[in-house]
Amino acid sequence: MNYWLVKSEPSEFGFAALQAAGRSVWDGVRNYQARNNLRAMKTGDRVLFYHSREGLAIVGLAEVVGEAYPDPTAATGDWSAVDLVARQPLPYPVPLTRIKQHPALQNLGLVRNGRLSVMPVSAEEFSIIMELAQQGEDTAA
DNA sequence: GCCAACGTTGGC
DNA sequence: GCCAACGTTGGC
Repeated sequence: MNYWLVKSEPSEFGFAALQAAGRSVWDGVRNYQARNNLRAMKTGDRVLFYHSREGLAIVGLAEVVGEAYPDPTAATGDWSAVDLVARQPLPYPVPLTRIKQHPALQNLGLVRNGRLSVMPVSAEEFSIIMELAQQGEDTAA
């Protein structure tokens, strides 16, 4: 199983919207690196759901359902979409500020390339984030 | 709302 | 094929 992180603006389509919508098409990605990450997703992969612009935190866990397929919203170009389903909100959101503080999370795309919208997460990074999500905010040294 | 960082585009 | 200009994203 692999782990990923996707970004979304809560005002556009937040984690609550994903929960409400059930199985949802993750489309509209127009960046090659992000697209290639979508294409590498497999059914059952875990997906951390990050709120950009507002919230600035990882707020939920989702799951990939089905392989990548051509993006229905792309009139031209070679773009891909996948389907996601919400699993559960994190017990506590993990804020970007905390991720930036954690020494073992400095290689996350979220830290290194703020503009990538779909990125891989290592198993170690994933478990650290899930641990942080048990603790709430401001317990970091 | 601003602006830095990044990716993409297009002129040469 | 290079690189400057432009548009977009997203943290602040």
